[in-house]
Amino acid sequence: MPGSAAAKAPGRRMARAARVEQLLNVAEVLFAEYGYDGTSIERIAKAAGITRPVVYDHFGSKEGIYLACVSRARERFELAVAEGIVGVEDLEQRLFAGLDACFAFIEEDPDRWAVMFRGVAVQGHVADEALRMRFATVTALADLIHDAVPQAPRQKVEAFAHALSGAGEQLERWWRQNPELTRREIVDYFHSFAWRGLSQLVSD
Amino acid sequence: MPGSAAAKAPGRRMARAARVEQLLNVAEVLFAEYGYDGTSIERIAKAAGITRPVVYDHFGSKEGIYLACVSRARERFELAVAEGIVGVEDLEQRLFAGLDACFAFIEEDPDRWAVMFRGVAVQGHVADEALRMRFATVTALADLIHDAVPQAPRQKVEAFAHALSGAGEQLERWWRQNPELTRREIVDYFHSFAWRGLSQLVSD
Amino acid sequence: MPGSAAAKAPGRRMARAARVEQLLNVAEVLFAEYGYDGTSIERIAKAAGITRPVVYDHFGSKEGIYLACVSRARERFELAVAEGIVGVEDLEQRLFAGLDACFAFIEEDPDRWAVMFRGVAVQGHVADEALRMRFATVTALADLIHDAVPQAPRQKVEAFAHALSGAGEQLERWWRQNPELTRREIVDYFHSFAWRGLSQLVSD
Amino acid sequence: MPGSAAAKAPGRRMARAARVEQLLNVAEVLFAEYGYDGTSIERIAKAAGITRPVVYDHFGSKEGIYLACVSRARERFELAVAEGIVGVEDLEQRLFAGLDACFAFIEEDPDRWAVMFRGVAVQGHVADEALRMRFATVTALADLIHDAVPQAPRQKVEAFAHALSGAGEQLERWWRQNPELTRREIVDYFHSFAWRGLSQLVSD
DNA sequence: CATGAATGAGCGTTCATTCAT
DNA sequence: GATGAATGAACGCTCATTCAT
Repeated sequence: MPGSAAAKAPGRRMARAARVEQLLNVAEVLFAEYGYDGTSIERIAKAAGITRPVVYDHFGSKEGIYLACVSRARERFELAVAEGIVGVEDLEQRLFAGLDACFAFIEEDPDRWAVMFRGVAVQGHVADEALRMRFATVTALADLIHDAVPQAPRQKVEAFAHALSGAGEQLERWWRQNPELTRREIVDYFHSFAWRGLSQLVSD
Repeated sequence: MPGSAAAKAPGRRMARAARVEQLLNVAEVLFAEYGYDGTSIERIAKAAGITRPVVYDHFGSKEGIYLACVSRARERFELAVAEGIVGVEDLEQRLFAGLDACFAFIEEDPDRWAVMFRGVAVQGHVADEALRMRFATVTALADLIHDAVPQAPRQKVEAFAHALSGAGEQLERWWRQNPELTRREIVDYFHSFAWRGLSQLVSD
Repeated sequence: MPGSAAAKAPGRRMARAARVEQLLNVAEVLFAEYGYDGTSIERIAKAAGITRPVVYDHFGSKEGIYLACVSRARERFELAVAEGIVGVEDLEQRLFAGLDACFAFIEEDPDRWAVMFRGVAVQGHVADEALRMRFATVTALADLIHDAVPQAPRQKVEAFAHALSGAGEQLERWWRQNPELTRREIVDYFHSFAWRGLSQLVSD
Repeated sequence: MPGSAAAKAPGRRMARAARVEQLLNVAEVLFAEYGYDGTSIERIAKAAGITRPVVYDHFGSKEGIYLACVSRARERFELAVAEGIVGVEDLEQRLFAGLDACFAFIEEDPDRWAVMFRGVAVQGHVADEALRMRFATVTALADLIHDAVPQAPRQKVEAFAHALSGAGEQLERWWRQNPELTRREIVDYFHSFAWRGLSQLVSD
């Protein structure tokens, strides 16, 4: 009787939506760990307990499943941050809550975070699309800032949003290299670094 | 009539040192454009107007030439920034000078900048080494900050250095996407964002 | 009109077991003729009318298909000799029957014989494994002798078994160089040479 | 001051004959250890402390130096055996002396012995030539036997010579796998196995 | 007598992708 | 909805060999 193993459990004949979700989960881990080029369709299929053509049937191509991973990861990330800051009115508190939500996301789902950035190393079409998605996230962040300080020049707000995003990406790498640090410490440092700069937008 | 293209020109029988330099120049461009996995030795060789074994004779392996590229790029970058801030005593001015030197480097040598970051996202040994180099640069930056504000806690200084580095990386991407911006504008935004945060280290 | 050659015939979409058998047949001939290093996977694939990845799909590596060839050849050889001596009780007759079975095997399947020895002379892991298999065959031969003369010292029996094996290997080469000799003649010479030495084990 | 290192001592500018001898010594070791295909000209050159073209200048090709190694090894081997049996008149003693000389040679110069057999695994021209040399040695052995028992049929004598040669080759392998055995033991086993068979030639 | 630079060819291996079943 | 079989294209790397110096 097939379909009794642990990780590859579901085995044969899953509902389409469930299969998609399972494949994304599996692929996310692999892409995060080995990067785009370092992950083969075969490996994804094997980890999911199925064969390669199934992946093609659901995502069309390697680019397809990769970008689907990134896209889903970004959606969930944006959602998590949005939820983290809801109801917090004070600006400084709001920044802190946002950063904390961000690093809570990293803590809970490091692969999901990694997959949002690991693909920038690739060439051509995939990289372009991944970058586009990243810029969309940054734009959403800029919108949030803009709502708080509507009088600040839009371009400056965008620049600040990008600076924030990049700082976060690199601080996560630093954290991974120094896992003894607590999330609170990282977020404190980050907030400490960023708040003063952002706060000046109020007086613009 | 052969030997009409730019990089290909030198053709046959170059002195060893010159060949090394030429190959690094050629590889730098390709690695920057297509990433580690997206660049084949064959392509590097063709772009240099020679055959594959020559590359292996000079760098031993693909890893070899890649890491040599990254290493050289980092050396030159660190040198450029060091030269940019020499003699500037005032802290705020010093930050501005450093950021300006950084984006002047980007402006002059975009590929050399890109090659410093494109490989961090690959898998395994190469990525580890590339990341190590990046962290070394950041540590050098932390040392600079530490010299200016010796009383600030070292870990906080390191966190800020990483935040700065990441912000710079992402602002460069933003600039590439918005080339109509002048270097001055970018540096102003960056300085504006970062100075307030950094300046607080003085009072720690 | 494709599919006219013998081995190439089956062409596309064979059942897995059949493909394995076909590839072993094809590879056996090539390894026998050109040795391990002199036989490329490409050549095996071409001779089988398929492409390289198929070979890898079935045997994993060049080592894999090579050792599979040697292993299969040894199995069939040991079986042939065992069948040749079954029921023959008299010792001298038994030796003759064994040698005859051996050279009948050579006569029918020269490549299968050759592949058992061609690789022993290569380097490293493959050679070690091939040598191990050869020693296993010789040990089986020593067991046969031991059964006949249980009182003879085991080490001497092993030495004699190795001597027999080596003599056979070289006599086959001599035969190949002098094909006008009949199998009967070769076996007579061999038996004549070996029987006296072996017979002394009885009086040990 | 160059040319002071140990193994690669001679360094630059050696007399032609000395260079040839040095290269053969170096190549012999490598061919014995790694086989024909496993030994590159580069490796030979490096081990000799010179560059590849020097090898070509002295031997013309890889085949050239390889066959020169085998040829020299066979010459020295035949000489050693001839010296070992000189003056020994009794047939059985003569066989023993010959076998002992053979295994003394193996003991003193295992690489020189190995290089005489390792090349049989290669393809085409080189293998043919190496086999031709081996057959020449065996023919010389047959001549020795023929001198002792002139009335025995020539073909039978040749068959016995080949059987002896093969047995020796395999017993050496067995010895290498069981180095705790003394040369005396091996030679005793070998003599014990072979003498009875050979002795019958007297009565032919 | 010897080196330094370079080439052309080939090999083992992997991978994204397709199609008949 | 899923598998089994197969392909075409590339890639990293090594090697025997040559020639100008």
